[in-house]
Amino acid sequence: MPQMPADIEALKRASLGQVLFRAARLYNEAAIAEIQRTNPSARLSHTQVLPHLDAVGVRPTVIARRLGISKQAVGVLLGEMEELGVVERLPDPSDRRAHLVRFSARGLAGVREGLAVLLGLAGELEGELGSERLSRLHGDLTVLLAVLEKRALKG
Amino acid sequence: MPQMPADIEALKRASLGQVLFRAARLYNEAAIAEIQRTNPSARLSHTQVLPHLDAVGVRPTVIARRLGISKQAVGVLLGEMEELGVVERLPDPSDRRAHLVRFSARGLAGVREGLAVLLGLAGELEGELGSERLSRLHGDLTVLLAVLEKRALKG
DNA sequence: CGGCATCGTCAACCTCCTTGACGAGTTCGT
DNA sequence: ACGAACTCGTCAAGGAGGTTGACGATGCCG
Repeated sequence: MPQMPADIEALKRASLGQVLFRAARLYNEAAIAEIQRTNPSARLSHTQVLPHLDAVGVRPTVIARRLGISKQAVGVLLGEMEELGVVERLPDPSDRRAHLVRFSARGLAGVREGLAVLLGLAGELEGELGSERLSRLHGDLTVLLAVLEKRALKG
Repeated sequence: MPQMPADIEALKRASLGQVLFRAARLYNEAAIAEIQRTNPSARLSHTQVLPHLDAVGVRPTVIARRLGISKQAVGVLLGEMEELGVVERLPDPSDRRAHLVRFSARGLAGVREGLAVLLGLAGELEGELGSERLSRLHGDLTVLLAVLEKRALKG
């Protein structure tokens, strides 16, 4: 690469965002490929709501807040998952505006399969990266996430 | 969270993908907010092609391959950047099917501003995370990326 | 020269998320 | 107790960033 100004080279060092973005995309593509092998109609974005569900019932708005996305987006996801028979929506007895979302019996069983798949992928990566680096990466990312979240609230 | 099966709890540990995805989204939102402060019509995805440009000329197909996205997607990005006056497209003298893409004079100047902005964000994060952790994170992500790329080719 | 690969583009589509507006229901202030 | 203000979930529209498939125009190679 001749005759490039030196400061353009610095772009390549400013590329945390790029690495982050690309890694996220590839990871998710790998995950969805695995998941759809056992559950062809599932979509990747569904998996992100699973950790926030339980058998008692949660409000969609709470899920949205915890995920950091809009409640409309959550509504769409829950609608699809309901259609797939993974979750049920019940009226919230304590607030007639609200719903409670919880696993259906069938959903709970399906989640176990999906979980095994995701753990398989994680295990595969652990084999390649080493468990130490993988958990360090997880930890560092979590810290980065916290900083970015704090920043988003102020800025 | 009462009456939750223990294996659902494991979902929360299988969440590298989630942390990754969310961190990428927040980082990029932060970046685009900064960038649009000095250049309102730029889009975040443009920045990912910048490191692959030079003043001599590169072929769109090469950029696509290096970015890991389709050449159609690159074509759209380059079209927008051309309209913004950042890059120029010239016929490739050595192959009449192909084009060469390079910085315009104005583009090179604009890139310097954008670069400063991105470096500012990186510096801000460095202040919060510490340079050691940040560069470690960068390195670990790069390794993860390499593994995922290798995996995608076989898979 | 004929067959095949490659370059870049058009068109259609997908995923995932956004903002804005809204009716229905709850809570707070006075 | 009653209106103002907020909150719950939904509808509609749209934006960003990709994808696949098909295509004409070249280039390369036997």
